[in-house]
Amino acid sequence: MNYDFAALESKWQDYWQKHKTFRAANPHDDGFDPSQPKFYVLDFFPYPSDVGLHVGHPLGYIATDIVARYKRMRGFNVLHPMGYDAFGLPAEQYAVECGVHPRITTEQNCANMTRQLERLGMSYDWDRSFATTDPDYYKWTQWIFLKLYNSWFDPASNKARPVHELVEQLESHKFYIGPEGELIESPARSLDVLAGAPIGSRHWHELTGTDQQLLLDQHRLAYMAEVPVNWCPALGTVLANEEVTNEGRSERGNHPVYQRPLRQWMLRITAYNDRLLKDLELVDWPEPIKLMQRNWIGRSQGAMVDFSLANSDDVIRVFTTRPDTLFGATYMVLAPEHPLVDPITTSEQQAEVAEYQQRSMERTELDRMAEDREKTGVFTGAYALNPVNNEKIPIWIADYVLMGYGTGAIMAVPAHDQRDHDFACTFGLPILKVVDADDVDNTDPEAFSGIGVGVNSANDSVNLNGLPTPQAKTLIIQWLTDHGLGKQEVQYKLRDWLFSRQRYWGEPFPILHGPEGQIRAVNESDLPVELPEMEDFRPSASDDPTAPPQPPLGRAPGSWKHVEIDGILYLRELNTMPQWAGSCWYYLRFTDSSNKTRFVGEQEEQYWMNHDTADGTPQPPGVDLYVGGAEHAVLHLLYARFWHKVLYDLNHVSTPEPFGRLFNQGYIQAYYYEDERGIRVPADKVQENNGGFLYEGKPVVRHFGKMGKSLKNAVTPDEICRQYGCDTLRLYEMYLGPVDQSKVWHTHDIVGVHRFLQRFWRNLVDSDGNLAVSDEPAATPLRKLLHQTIKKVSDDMDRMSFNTAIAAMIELNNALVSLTKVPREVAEALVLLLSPQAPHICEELWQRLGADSSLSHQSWPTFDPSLLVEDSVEYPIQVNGKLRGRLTVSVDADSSEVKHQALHDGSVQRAIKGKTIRKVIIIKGKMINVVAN
RNA sequence: GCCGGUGUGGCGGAAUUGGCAGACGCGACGGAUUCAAAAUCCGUUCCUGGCAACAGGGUGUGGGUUCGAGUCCCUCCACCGGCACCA
Repeated sequence: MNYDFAALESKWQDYWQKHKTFRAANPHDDGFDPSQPKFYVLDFFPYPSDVGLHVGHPLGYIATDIVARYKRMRGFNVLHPMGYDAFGLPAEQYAVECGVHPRITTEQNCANMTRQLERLGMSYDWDRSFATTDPDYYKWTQWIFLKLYNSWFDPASNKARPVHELVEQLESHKFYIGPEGELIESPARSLDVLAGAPIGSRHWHELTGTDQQLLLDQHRLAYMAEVPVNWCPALGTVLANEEVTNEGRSERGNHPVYQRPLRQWMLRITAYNDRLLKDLELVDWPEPIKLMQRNWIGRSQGAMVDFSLANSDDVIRVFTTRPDTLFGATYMVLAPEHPLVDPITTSEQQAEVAEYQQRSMERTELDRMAEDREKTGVFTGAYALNPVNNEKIPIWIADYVLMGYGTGAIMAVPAHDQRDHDFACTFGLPILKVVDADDVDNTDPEAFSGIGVGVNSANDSVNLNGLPTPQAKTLIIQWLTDHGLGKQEVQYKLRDWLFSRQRYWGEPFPILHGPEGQIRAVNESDLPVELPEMEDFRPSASDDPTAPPQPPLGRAPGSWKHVEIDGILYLRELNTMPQWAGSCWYYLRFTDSSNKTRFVGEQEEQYWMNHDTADGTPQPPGVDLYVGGAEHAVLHLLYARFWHKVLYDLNHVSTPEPFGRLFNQGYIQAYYYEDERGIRVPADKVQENNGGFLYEGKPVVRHFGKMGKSLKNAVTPDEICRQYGCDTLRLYEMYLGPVDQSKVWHTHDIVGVHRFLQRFWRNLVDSDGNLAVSDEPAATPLRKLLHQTIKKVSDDMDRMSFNTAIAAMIELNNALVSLTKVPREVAEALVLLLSPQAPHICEELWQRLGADSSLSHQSWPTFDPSLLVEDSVEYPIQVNGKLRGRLTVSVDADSSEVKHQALHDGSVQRAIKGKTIRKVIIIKGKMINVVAN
């Protein structure tokens, strides 16, 4: 009887569904076993696209499914859920083009993806599934937004607290309010040496009602601000940097794009800078990902320095990490958007400056940061005074200085910063060396940015000459502080999170705007704010660059847009939230996805997110294994950590971090082909011909890239499942290579693992369909091989090295081919070992071996260590590092005996002939190396 | 440009801690079975020279550390991911 994968795969998928084999019981549920440890294994939240899955998508899902099945057999309560991140642009764009409501498209796509995942035999607890677009879910996304809106970050306790607590503190005069709305804890602290004493500080009760509201808004974690965006009036929308071409036009339609400020919702993620940085120590993540997050947060220590202007009372504040080079600052540069540019520009320079500002508005930020670009800039006509020597230095504007980082102004030290150096060379500005390095050629025409010893750096009261850079920094900062010219400061690269989108298909903000600009949060009891039914989702296009943006929700019915409360007519917020919002907390909802009264039940959240550290070993908090691509290394993972910390501060979750262990899967890539016109042709129709490639008889060129629709090289899991079965597909994807590496898909190679399953089946089932298994014990060599394999596979499963586990099982299976009947002890163990990876065939064989229930909760096989011990060992013998011979000796032979025998080996003798033996290195159990010359 | 990663036979990969480079699979080649084919089974397969024993070379490039380097350090090259409104 043949291995009929189609029949038995659907049989077991039905069985699992009917018996709810993979249901995960919550603490208060029937069938919950408190004696077992928990394991929460989760995939990155997928977006269900309209073309469905290709074989690249399930790579990570198969890996987590194998882990889930393995952990169940290891006696864990396993939570392994799946759901959909279903808001987003494609469905909305499809609606604009084809008039189908995004909800309909989205539901179809979700259903299709569920079907595809079920066909792959995934052991999800489907009862917990949901989509971010479900009002039951986004109700709580909105609720979390309200928590952000109604919180402030208390620097004293370094955590978020409800805004009403700030009001209480202000009412009890705990804080003074500085001139810029800053909170000042005690009067003594207000003697800020930097800006001069801020005498303008006031108490809460001295503010008007409106000013009180403004003050609170200024400290909320969700706030509104004007931020520059890529505005494309012709498309009526804001564009991502990637949607803007180098020429500053829209990728779609080639329309002009303008940088313009837009008032939008922001989230104050920067309040969490140092906690996001520090708590990376709590989690078990790949070191490169942690490094990328650290670099993204970008903590740098340096100094704020104030430069006064030659002809006005204003000061330009700069941040520098190299205050020790202050004597070498020969000019200053402001970002073109800097607020001081207009007031200081002299009348002669006005036209040129305005023209430059206009031009830089048309550049993308990425383009501006590119270091190899030709430096451009314009002199403002104004001068500043270098605080260390009162020299008049010119002030320029240039687009390589960004408003969004630091203070939007720099002191330029062309001798020691490459970009400043390039700029100074381009415009003939003076270059003054102030740091000397012993090991660097002094004639080097480039900037020296390393550390060294100060030179040319002294005035009447401070002298950095001869001082190594670190000491020079400390000394100059002290001097600046003493003279009220600057102070030590820590700066971060991380910016606040722009949270508004001018889109329809996203979560509406639970926010109302009053006629006087007042902001009012929707009551929690009125959530969710559901998306209104609409027919036209198009943004309003315009030829006028200054026309105000009109988000799609501007077309919503008046009954939705307007809300009257207490006689005041409010307008709903018309922007929606970004797709990130829904994926920021879904892992929490999975622990209790049907909860109607809370975003998640306390007990459920604590059970699945916290580790029982009863055995004393500290475990990272949160999800036990989180698997997805490295492309989310920074943004998603940082945003989710931020939300989680806010919820933690407000006592809604019990762990400081959401994801304990992170694992990055690689991508599946595939060949794609282009004809002579550069048009991509369907990869599955291309034929190989003498090292060349033909499509419809014409030669095509082979390229290589990430699998997908656009390259016409996608292979769907459906067609592979039909042809070989999903056990084969699962096995092949894992056998391709390490899960965390990218690899190339070759449909052709699938036969290898398919043959393995065929052979496995034939080893246990004869051609008449009878079990070919004997109850005789296995011969010793086979039993040894079995126990070696159990050890190898167990170790490999623990470190997610599935490809090598499969290789080991293939070897064991190959050893069974010559037997007429396979010993039961071998058959049963191999079925269990393979079952996480190829569950259907193993369930079927397990049943045929006599079981009356699923093997999903069977115990994982164990090995007998005594069977792994060998009594002899084969040593390779090297002479000067080259392999020359082999020696087999008993395991407990002593070194002098091994050495004696090794030196008398024939080929070793030949290799050392005429040489003197200098040393013989014997690594017990490993190898022998004879050093001779 | 900046940040992060990867590079091993014809191909995917293995080598877990610095210790026999190429496990396992694909492909290719030879054989068995078959009227024939598919399927299956057995064998060979890093490169060069040699009938062979064997010798020499070999983990992107160039250098270094070491008795010993795919593995550690430095240099360069190529490719992949991210750069905040794709998510």
